[in-house]
Amino acid sequence: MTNYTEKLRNSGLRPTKQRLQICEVLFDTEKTFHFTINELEQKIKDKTNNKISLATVYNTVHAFEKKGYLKQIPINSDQTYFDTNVTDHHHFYDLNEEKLIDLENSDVGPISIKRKINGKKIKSVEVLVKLED
Amino acid sequence: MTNYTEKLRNSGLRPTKQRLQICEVLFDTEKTFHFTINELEQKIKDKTNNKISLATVYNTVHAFEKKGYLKQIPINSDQTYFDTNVTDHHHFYDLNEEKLIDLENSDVGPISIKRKINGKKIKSVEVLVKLED
DNA sequence: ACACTTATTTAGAATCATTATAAACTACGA
DNA sequence: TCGTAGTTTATAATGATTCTAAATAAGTGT
Repeated sequence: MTNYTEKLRNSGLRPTKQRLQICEVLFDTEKTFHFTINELEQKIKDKTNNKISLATVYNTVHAFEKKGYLKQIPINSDQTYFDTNVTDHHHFYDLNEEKLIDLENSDVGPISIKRKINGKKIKSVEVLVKLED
Repeated sequence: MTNYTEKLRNSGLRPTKQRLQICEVLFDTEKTFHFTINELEQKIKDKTNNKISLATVYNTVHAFEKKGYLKQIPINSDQTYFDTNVTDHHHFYDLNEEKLIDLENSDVGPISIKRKINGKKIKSVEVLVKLED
């Protein structure tokens, strides 16, 4: 159980009850994980017996994303997927089961990007490997 | 001006007026391009002075995708992006301008995926390089 | 060309994720 | 404790996408 109050305050976010609870659900875990907003809402209900408004869940997730505590996973789905693993890493996407699987950085060889765009710098390089049966 | 009638028939799709017009807009071009459904609808209006129902545009795009004439670009956006370039290739995504830019295969070094999932085979490997100012 | 079956198109309704609204509430510094 | 700015909330609004069911067009056999 980490103390998230400081972490939030340091990023200019007030440590409200709701945000602290969401922090626990998101970050008090051994492993990082992927989720949609709806899955997160369910997890919160399960873990805290405490309903947080859907609007707040959206607000908080977006605030955390902006601060770099979460990131969106670029994938075509009707729902947006987020990842608590904010390090640069890659994914398998199982097309048949519609499931995302993290790849370790050591699972993918180095990637060299040879082209440059003037005035732009590379923020991230992510690989999506689609799998089928 | 290619003849798309055969192409459609060969894939089990009836060559209707609407589908042929959409083919012209999508494939009668020097270069491949990216589009959303709304952009495509606009392009059709501009090029053919002929309104095609939005439902038909959706149906057709999905049919073409299933047949492999189009593919979705995995990116987090409120609208789905499609690409007329169906070869395996990579993208820059300019975060500031929210614009996609194709990368040539020669712009990216070879990518080795070292991990395997039992019973699954790799369908595609795509890199998304996010750019910022 | 005709009749018949099946695919396709269409407008409009329905769905569903996400965002906006605006009123009530809360954190926090003075 | 007060005041203010930030948050939460229920609910409404938005907007992309899908569904529906009726009208139309294409393909097939005669």
